[in-house]
Amino acid sequence: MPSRGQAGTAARVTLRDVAGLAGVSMSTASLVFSGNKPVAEDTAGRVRDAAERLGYTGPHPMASSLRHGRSGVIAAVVERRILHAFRDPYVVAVLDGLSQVVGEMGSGLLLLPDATEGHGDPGPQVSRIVADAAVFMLCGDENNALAAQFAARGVPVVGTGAPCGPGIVQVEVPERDASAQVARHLRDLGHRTVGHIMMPLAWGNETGLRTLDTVRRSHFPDTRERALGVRDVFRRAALVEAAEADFDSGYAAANLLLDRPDPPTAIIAQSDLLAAGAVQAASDRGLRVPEDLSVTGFDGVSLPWFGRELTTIDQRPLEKGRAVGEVVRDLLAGDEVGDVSFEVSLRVGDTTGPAPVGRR
Amino acid sequence: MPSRGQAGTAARVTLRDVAGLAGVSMSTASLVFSGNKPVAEDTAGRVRDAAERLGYTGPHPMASSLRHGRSGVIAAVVERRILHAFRDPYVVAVLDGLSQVVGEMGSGLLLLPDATEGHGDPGPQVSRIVADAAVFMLCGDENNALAAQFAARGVPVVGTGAPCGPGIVQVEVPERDASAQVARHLRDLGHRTVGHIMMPLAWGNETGLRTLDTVRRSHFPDTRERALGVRDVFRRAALVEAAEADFDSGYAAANLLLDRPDPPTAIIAQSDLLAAGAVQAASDRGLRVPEDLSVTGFDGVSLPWFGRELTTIDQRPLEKGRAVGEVVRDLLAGDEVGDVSFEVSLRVGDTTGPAPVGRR
DNA sequence: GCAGACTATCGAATCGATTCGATCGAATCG
DNA sequence: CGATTCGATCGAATCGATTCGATAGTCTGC
Repeated sequence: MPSRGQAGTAARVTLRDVAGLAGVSMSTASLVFSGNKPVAEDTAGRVRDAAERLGYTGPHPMASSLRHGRSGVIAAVVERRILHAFRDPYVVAVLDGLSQVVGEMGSGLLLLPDATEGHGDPGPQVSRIVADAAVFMLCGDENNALAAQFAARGVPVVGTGAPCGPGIVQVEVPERDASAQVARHLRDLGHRTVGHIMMPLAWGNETGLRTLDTVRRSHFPDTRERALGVRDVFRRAALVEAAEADFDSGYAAANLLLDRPDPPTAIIAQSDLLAAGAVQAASDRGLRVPEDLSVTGFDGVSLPWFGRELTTIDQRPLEKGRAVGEVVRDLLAGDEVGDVSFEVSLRVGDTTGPAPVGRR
Repeated sequence: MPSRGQAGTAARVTLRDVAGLAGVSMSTASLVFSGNKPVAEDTAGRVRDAAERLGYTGPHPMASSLRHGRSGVIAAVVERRILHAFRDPYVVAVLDGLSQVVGEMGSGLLLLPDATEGHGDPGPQVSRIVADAAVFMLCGDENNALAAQFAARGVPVVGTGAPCGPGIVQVEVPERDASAQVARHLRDLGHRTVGHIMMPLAWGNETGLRTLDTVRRSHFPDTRERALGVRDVFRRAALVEAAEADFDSGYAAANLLLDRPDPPTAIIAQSDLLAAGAVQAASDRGLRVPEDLSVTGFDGVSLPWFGRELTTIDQRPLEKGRAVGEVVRDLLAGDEVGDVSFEVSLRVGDTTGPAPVGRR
């Protein structure tokens, strides 16, 4: 290990210095570090010695990146404050899977909270962001200015349903089908009056009751499709939009539904966290789950503090993240990549049961 | 917005092309985009027109970075899999605060899961990672190969207690004092037999009982200092190391403590998540909190699903993250920056109460 | 002993943008 | 009117490394 006495901005040691001290050309020195072509062992030794003596720690990443045209940075755009987005274990699991593949590629994941939440001018600094590819992994708006900027720069963009646009490769889940599948499960259990807790239809909305028309006009494709999936089965489900896909919003939304004159016997929530909040709301009202109220989620994440086994759609978020990563990898390898469809499945837990007698 | 018909690897449009079409030199064209010196309005217009016509989206970030010596990337090293680390709301909150400041700097946050968990060879690809600074925000090992690499490269490194080393600037919390403060709170409530759930003493350990000697030998300064803080007040607290700082480990650790022949009347957990797990364990055994068992945490995070107000040390994680970010900002501005000490305080909630009568 | 096949190494061009100092024309001043 | 200043623009060097094609030098085989 090279001794480093002083910190600060000592003049940077470059390949030129190393080559000079070793008495070889820069090209040769470069080959020693990249290993792209064989170098005679004693020459290589001299170069390495020189490097060590000078405290050269290897090629300067930026210079290297410029030459290679690859920075080793994959941008992951988070269309919310990290504090909110990462509260959801689904997001964290997807990110984990993605980071695995990105790590295997020898790249890093650049977290890019999109302060504008997808609208407005992302600001000039965005175009200064170094990235080989950009990934959108939240269920956000179908239009996103940041995505458009990346695409215009020729940076490959991958999404999971949103944003969409020409040149954006998707890893897609059959949202509508999956959602309908949950609904059918409840219908088969005899439920006829259901409430539906949707994810945000737009950023910044309050938690509250909605009409189907509002849903149809939403620019959040995932939310919209899942809502339509429920509607395919239950024509008249009461709709509540959650302000955030989190526990508190699920709690509040469930209370709105249960306060209705004709309270539901089942609540379909479009995220596990929302569902957990709904279960809590029921429990606080003295309703037993699933005897008095069935609750379903969507995602299939593990919530260790939630003592139940949620009936949910298992999205295998970790694998989904990996799938996204693999698309990125293939795109950067120059392969022709089309949209990928990602399989999900219903997992029945202990939060759903037959509709209460007399209410079916 | 420039029309982009075809995707793919069309030859990149560079400043040279734009300058050529506009009939100016590259230097002038560059000035138009950087705004570093005034350019005559009609010249600037011609350049912007040319850029639009060619679909030039602004200076190439990598080239720009090379020239400026700044990449706009701040590396945040996570010494665990993201899936585990981000399960802890404390980590997420710190990250959120950090990302705010980093965002204000116009930079991005590069997530770097350290697969080696701080030991072993981080691999050659690490030295290819572009970053202006590196941040360690978890309570990890005091020695970290990755941190050493960054430091050797002259990249400023900032930590929160760990890793430490020459040239690593710290944002430090008085861990030992804070921990002792919690312990004194319990002693003042009459508790004499306490159990102590510690965070990991090393990566990969099982949850289990430990001796003080083992603790003293740990290379995780935060865990160690907090443990010593408890010991300053309770000489004979039973010690359990949690495998992870998460709910399940807290649950398991609490059970180990409560299974002892002389079960504690209070449990000190070194993270809120661990504490929440401990409360659950108590509750599953029919113990009331705080009447039968007091439980304390550390961090001061919000756990919406946890219906209690935990007695804890409020670390203001968001502000802590911001503080770390500000150190990074100042370092990159060239300021002389020393270690920062970060204030925390005891927050008494409803999970602690007087020791049960007859057991004090 | 020499053509031919290889190796190891080198020089120069390149990746794309930024910036310092120089130049040139026009405007200002006495 | 000549000297001076100012503003706009340009040329060339630079950031640091990589790579292609060329050049010595080495070894084989006949």
